[in-house]
Amino acid sequence: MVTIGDIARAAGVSRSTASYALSGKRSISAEVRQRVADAARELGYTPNAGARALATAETMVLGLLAQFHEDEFAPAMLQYMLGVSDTARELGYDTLLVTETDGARALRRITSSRMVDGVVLLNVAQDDARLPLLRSAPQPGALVGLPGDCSGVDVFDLDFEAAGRLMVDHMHQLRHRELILVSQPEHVVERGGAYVWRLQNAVVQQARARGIELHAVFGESRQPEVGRTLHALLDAHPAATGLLLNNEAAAAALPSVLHARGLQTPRDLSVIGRYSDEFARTFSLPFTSIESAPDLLGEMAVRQLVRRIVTPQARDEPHVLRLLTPEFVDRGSTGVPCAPPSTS
Amino acid sequence: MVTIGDIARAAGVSRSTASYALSGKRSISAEVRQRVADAARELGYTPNAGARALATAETMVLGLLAQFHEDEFAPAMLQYMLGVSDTARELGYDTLLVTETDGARALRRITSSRMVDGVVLLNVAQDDARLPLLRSAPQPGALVGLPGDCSGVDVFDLDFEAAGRLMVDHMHQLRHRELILVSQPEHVVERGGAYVWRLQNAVVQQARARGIELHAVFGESRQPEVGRTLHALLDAHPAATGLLLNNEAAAAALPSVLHARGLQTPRDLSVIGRYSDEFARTFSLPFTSIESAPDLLGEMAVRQLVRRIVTPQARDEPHVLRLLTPEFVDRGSTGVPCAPPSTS
DNA sequence: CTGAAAGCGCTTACAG
DNA sequence: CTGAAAGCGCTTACAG
Repeated sequence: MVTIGDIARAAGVSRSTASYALSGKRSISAEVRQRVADAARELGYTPNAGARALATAETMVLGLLAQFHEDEFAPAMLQYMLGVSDTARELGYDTLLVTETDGARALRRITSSRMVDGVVLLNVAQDDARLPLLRSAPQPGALVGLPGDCSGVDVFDLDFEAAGRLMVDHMHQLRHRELILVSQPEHVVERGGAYVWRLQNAVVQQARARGIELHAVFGESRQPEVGRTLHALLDAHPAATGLLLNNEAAAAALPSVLHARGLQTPRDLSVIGRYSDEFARTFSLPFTSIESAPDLLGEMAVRQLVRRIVTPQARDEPHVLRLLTPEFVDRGSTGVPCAPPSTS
Repeated sequence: MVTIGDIARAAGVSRSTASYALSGKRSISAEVRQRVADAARELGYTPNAGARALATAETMVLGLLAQFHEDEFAPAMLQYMLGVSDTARELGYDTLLVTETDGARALRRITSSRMVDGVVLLNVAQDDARLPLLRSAPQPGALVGLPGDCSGVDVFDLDFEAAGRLMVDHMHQLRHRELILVSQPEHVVERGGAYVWRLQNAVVQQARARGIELHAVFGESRQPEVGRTLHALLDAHPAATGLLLNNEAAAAALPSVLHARGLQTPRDLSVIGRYSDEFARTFSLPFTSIESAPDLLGEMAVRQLVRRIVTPQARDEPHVLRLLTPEFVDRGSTGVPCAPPSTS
């Protein structure tokens, strides 16, 4: 391989001069700089990443810890990953993707061996086993997902409580009196997926405050089970006029469920989901929704992480907890409910 | 950070002895080995990855080049990525995920800087701009996807031609006389997605050989467009008794299309898809299909890649071209077609 | 404006 | 069975 020594020899200068000429970290005569640049180009020089990492203690790599659980809807995960990866690259970083089941073990491996300059954790649980390790790691960390204890890390997530309230208030303004909420599977909650009950609790409270009757259930993450659950719910609560979905699989299943029952939104049923616009387009979901903004959350996490990495004073700044204000995407699936048949 | 020097000092041996004791690369007295192991454990020692990479010229990292095009169905991609990442980890490697648009540029960056020991290319095109670079890179490369020129790389893909023949022959044995084939979007073909026309050509030829009337079209990769296309096809060819799908988005859309038309498989229509079982479960697709085996293909690519990396003689072995024999997954959506209405 | 040298933290021939 | 030393390819104070 061609090293900086080869460049230096070809340009007739010392290795340090070659290095400085390439990095621009000290003033070099225009002529020498040109000779070095020419040599580097002709010989096709690229610095050895390992050597540079050893000398600078910077790898220019970020760790991305993703977790794939059986009871989650995998397609939704990809968008977070791309948000992280694309932003990292934009800022000059590469991304080390870690998908192993034992996230804590993986985190220790990549941080203690100094493979990465910082770490983004996806799919963070209420009491996440990776967090204590991350706090004691020498690299900074950013989370997408709100844990119970945010100390020592920067945290980014959708404000699921505001999202829940927004769903209920929107339905309330339209004069809905009875709603159904389908959350993620209960297993997700048990594993510590706090966003499930954060939204659910907010919906429950806000419904109570608004005098709305609410039927809240956990739905499956797979077809056809979640479709059956939707059918069962609509059977069980014929007077419900609105459906709230905090469950991607349920949202993906809903169009065929509605079709099977001959229902149209918003005429027969008002629907609000919670998923990304990208997700909506891929599955052609015609429902008004609250944007989950996976790409934006990934981007925010990376930008903050890189800030901590590159600016020394940022290392000691207080940690950030940023809950994204939910954005309403109106796709026309909500409206004033028809008067119930018994009244007409 | 704690270095091997710290371990050596704590154990009262030289750095080389500490290194050998840890690696086991030469015989060390049981007592010294124990002292070194204890010191490493107590001090929480992990070798610095950059330093090790510099000394050994091995990073224990594989590059994974994924490409996400607008006109492809992203959820299908994730499974290839996980197949690669999980197998890499099993073999002791981490995975550098590269998602940038300019794959050739990215490939040059990670190979010439020696960030990776080998590279897996996903979503390989007929005339892939990344291939010339990969061939001249110092690291070996493995592809998932068949390019026009396989020289210098190991190639793994589903045998799409055999898959096409299998689809037709299966329908032929059931006495179908008129079939519809929905492929991926034409843009994918134009971009060099060879698997699209490899399957399509095979279907066309085999249909001709079997005396079957065939209607072959390119379908969209998004809802609801692809659903409309399916409706239009079924309208246009009422005598067609079988539907072949080489298009994930079409497969995901089909259940609601069938439902809307009051059709049941296999009574009214026989269907064969081409997608993974994981995909089928996520979207609850009840169709007989040819398994696309993304996890297996990712795994095979990584195993071969690692073989080339670790065994010196393997570097010079002839390159592998492995086309996976398509596996038929019977979900009961094919049968003998009913006699056409006009005959009854 | 430039060069000689030290150092990053490992591994591994070379010597004993 | 063990140690002293060289070397991997960079960067960056230190000197001039």
